[in-house]
Amino acid sequence: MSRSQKSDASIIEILRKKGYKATTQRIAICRFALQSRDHPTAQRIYDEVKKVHPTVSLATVYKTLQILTEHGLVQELDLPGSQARFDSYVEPHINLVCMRCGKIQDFKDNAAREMVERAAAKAEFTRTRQRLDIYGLCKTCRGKTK
Amino acid sequence: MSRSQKSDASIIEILRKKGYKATTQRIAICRFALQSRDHPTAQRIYDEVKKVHPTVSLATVYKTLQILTEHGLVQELDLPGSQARFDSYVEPHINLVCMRCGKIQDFKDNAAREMVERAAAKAEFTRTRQRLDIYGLCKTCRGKTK
DNA sequence: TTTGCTGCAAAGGCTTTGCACGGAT
DNA sequence: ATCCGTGCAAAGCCTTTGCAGCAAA
Repeated sequence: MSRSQKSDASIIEILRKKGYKATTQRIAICRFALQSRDHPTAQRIYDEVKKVHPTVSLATVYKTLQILTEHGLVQELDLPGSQARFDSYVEPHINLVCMRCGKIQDFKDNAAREMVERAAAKAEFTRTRQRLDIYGLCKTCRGKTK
Repeated sequence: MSRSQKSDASIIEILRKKGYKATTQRIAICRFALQSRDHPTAQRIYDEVKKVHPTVSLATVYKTLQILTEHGLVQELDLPGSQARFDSYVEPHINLVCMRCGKIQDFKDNAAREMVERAAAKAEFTRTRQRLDIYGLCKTCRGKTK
């Protein structure tokens, strides 16, 4: 199971194990961030979480995302000139980033993992994580006129 | 020749061909940005260019880098929580990013290009550029104690 | 001469931080 | 009861923008 589909119980367990308190805000933020498949921004996570937890603040969202990122549960994607986006799919994979519609599509590829591991080994580099992005036009957008 | 080692004359030609005026500031900025091998930040390019052209401004550096990026002559690397870094090596390759010393090492790999092209083809994605980063510890840093 | 560029300073946007109150353990 | 986390607002940082003077074509 590479894409997390975690229950509240397992989210609570993860937080406690890392030494964090399992507050209702954190649980809500983690639930959305870990289950989302469309690489949301912090702002969008904030908007979603606010629907069920109206008093949550954007600062708390950022702080929680930082915890998740530090522990490798989500991956932060910084694209030039726009907000960071968060990906709960942390296995080696390729992000297909559409420059027109902004959609990010995950592309699972065994060759990617092999290539990454071989490159790290050859360069005597200790890998902790990676990020493989291809920028261009997605299938839908490339059919449309410019 | 993948790593640009361009003369002033060829830089001037590139700028003019794209419809830009070849000002002395732009030439100086391009010269440094295109020849640099260590993925400098805009600030560092500014510092270097200022040595030979003391009145240059950071804004001009950013504007010129934007031109170079838009035309695919350099690649912008945004790392979370730090300034963007610019890479004049734009062929498909892997960036080995050391989390301790900050060094970014280019790793040339034919498999990388193939993987990227195959993934784009499979997903019916029109590729314009890509970015392949591995994060971890470089050869030098991984020997040191934490 | 015309057009576009520079440099300055100010604005902008995203993210982080400080602090006092409140909730989790 | 203790300690950490929250929420608010303010600060921070990198980058972009507006504009008047100036250089390139």
